[in-house]
Amino acid sequence: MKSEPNSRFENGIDMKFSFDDLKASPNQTSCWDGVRNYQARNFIRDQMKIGHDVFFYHSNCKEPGIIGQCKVVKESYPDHTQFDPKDPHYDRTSSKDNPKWFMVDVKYVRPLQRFISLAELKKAHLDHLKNGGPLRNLALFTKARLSVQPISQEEWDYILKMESSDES
DNA sequence: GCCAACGTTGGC
DNA sequence: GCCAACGTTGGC
Repeated sequence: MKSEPNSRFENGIDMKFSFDDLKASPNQTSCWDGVRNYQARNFIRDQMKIGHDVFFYHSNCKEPGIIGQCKVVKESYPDHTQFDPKDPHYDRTSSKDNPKWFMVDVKYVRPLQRFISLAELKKAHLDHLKNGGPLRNLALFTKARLSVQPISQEEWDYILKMESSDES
């Protein structure tokens, strides 16, 4: 899941939500509101289950990359911000009877032992495209603009291995 | 701040 | 249902 660690204002509301912000949330848990893309919505609504592991990715910042790990603690329910006219993610075409947008709750787990930058992931991705390897289809590159992306067990395991080795 | 990539909208 | 115009994402 991608989130912006730096302040950026939309309709006077700060879009910042860093990994530290998640840690500082009540019970180290937060809802993941504001997703307004159908593909991402479908992952949230249909795929994300309690206990699923999630990488927390910092985007739109000086050094983008994976900063830590969190997990799903509450499954899909309607995103309240779609009903709030003052919210930047208000959607007047959605109704409470038939909500369009959903969210899950995620809970902080741990920071990675080291930051895994986009550059490093890209390097591995390009290598795996050429020579074969688990990151050849990583959604971060094949579905780059999605803010919520699926990850396979194989991809997950490989990235965890990167965490405990030196950057190459 | 630029802009490529890509998703959405709406006229036809 | 096509597709041009427009909007958004997010790396650089």
